[in-house]
Amino acid sequence: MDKQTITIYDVAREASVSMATVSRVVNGNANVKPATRKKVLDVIEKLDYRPNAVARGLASKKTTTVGVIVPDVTNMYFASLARGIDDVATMYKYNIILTNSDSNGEKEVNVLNTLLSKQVDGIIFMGNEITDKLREEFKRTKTPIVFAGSVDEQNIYARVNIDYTAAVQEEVKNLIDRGNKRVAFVCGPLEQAINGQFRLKGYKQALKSAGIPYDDKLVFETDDTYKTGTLLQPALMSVNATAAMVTDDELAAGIMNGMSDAGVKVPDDFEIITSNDTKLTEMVRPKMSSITQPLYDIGAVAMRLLTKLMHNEPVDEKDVLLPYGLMKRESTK
Amino acid sequence: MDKQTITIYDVAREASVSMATVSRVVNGNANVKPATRKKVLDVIEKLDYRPNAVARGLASKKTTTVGVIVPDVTNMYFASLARGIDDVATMYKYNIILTNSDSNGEKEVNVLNTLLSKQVDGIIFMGNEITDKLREEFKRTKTPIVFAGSVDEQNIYARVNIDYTAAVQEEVKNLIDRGNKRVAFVCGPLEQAINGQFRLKGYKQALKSAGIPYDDKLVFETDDTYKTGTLLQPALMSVNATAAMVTDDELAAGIMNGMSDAGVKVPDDFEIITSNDTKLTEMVRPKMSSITQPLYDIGAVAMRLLTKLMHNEPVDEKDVLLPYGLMKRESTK
DNA sequence: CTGTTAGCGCATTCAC
DNA sequence: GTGAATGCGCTAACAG
Repeated sequence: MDKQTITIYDVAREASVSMATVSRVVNGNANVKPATRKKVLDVIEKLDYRPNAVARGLASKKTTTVGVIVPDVTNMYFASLARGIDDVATMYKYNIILTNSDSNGEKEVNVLNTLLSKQVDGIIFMGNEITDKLREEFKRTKTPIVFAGSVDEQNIYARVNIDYTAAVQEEVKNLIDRGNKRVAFVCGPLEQAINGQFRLKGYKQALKSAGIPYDDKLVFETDDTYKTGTLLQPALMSVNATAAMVTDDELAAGIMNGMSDAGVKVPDDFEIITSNDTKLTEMVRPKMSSITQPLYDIGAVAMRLLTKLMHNEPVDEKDVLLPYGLMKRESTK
Repeated sequence: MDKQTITIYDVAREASVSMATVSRVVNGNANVKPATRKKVLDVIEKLDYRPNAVARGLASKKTTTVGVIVPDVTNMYFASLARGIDDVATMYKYNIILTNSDSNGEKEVNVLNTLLSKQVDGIIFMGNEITDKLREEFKRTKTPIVFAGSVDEQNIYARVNIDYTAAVQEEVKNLIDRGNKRVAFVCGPLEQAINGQFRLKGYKQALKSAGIPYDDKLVFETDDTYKTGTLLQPALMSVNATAAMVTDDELAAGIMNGMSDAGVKVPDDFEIITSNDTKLTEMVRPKMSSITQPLYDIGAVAMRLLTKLMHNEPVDEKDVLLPYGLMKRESTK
């Protein structure tokens, strides 16, 4: 199947110049006399010539495409990051190969390898956990890698996040200050560093500052899904929790709806604060208070950082922390 | 930046065979003696050789990547389709280059051209409107194209959808049968064929069958956003509508929340039925009744169809209609 | 400012 | 069953 019929050679012949010259005008090289430039441009137009990026990639060792590994685009959180990434990529003339990993370590390794075989110029990785095997693969390549919305507890890779620990600490403190003695912490898998190390740490620090002993019965490790959230109300009640810090919006929405459906009033009887500030927080009733994160920007900044890495520009900070905030809505008092 | 150091030539030398033989084993060609195959495989393992897909693409004229043009991945509807596409693509050893177009005709044309310059083997297009300029561009390429969740009123391109007209007609009929004399039709831009030609047609047909005159005051053309939905309550009330057929879930959620916030009870005082059955429908209160579409499958089937086109296999039907249904929830009586 | 010459890494005839 | 040769379409020195 011939996708492309006319080549740089055709326009060279037609314009009575060498292919080098055609290459120059196509690549915007200044060293071309305006007259011949115009001549070439006219032929390109006339022949409807379109440079073959694959050949170009082989010759130049640059593909102007970056690989993006994401757990699931269907998750609004990641979709927002992906959008930020794509916009900035487009801005810098890159395209993205998007792959869903389902946070599956094996898939991540596979996908990384096919991305590398396709000679992507860089990689943006989103994933809550980095297996040793994956780290090994990362280490084997010189292709620049940036983590977006994903921590690297080993402090090796460039990444952009918010300060999850501080954010959680602050909001749990607020919950406590408002009189909640028993604040639950409902999170995704604790083996994921972002939960088990960063967020949980913030939770514990807030308790400690308030002089409240840590009770692991108040920690609910889940799979981050809406469905699971809807089923949590009885368990939450049974440990006498009066508020919950939740690490995912869909999960939080599930909890809240589960509470409401069981007749528990939010926020009067139970306060909920969530973490990702996706647009879902505005769509449920009551609207959910949330830690705010600049989702789109996390993706955008990560991609911008990657362009610097790809162009060998200096980067002043590998661990970029973007500002977070709190959006008070109706699920907290 | 050398992403790849060792080539097919290195393994050929190291294994004391020709590069042709290495190429054969890499590509699973049967004409290789098991012994030499093993020898080569061992060297590949030892050298950690990874075929360069770009070079392969240039030589074979196949990139095993397809371009996907989507209005916005941040929209759950499209994210679901994209997920289906990626999964099937992966299944058939393809990768996807994902690009957001914002339904902007100019961007679509640009993106299409860069996709083609990158020699993608096929394209999946999602977009509610196809400008003439875009059709022109489509026409100029031999690269297979499939529309996913996007109609082609000119009946030229392969596509997979549900029968939007029939679905809307059916649900509007139900609304009328339940006693609603004035059913509003709230949709996205009417210049988009899917709204202006398919869905609106179903709405009109339902009215006609019921002997109710068409009143264009009941048709609300919007931009499909949640925000817009929240502002629609006064207008809807002013035309004495008692129910609405809505073409987008976020839009519908906005309308519903707008109603609730204004003290209008859904579904008692106002019935709402939406169209995309994204998970949002379950998360809002009351849960929204919706036309159901197999979102993931639309993407999956579209990608499957594209593989057939790319492999020159026969396709029996260019206009694939997947089954739709109705999920009765709480926003209708 | 422009042309010539080499490859980039691999698939693919065509011989052997 | 295996190797040698050629070219995919383009960029990148290197001359001139």
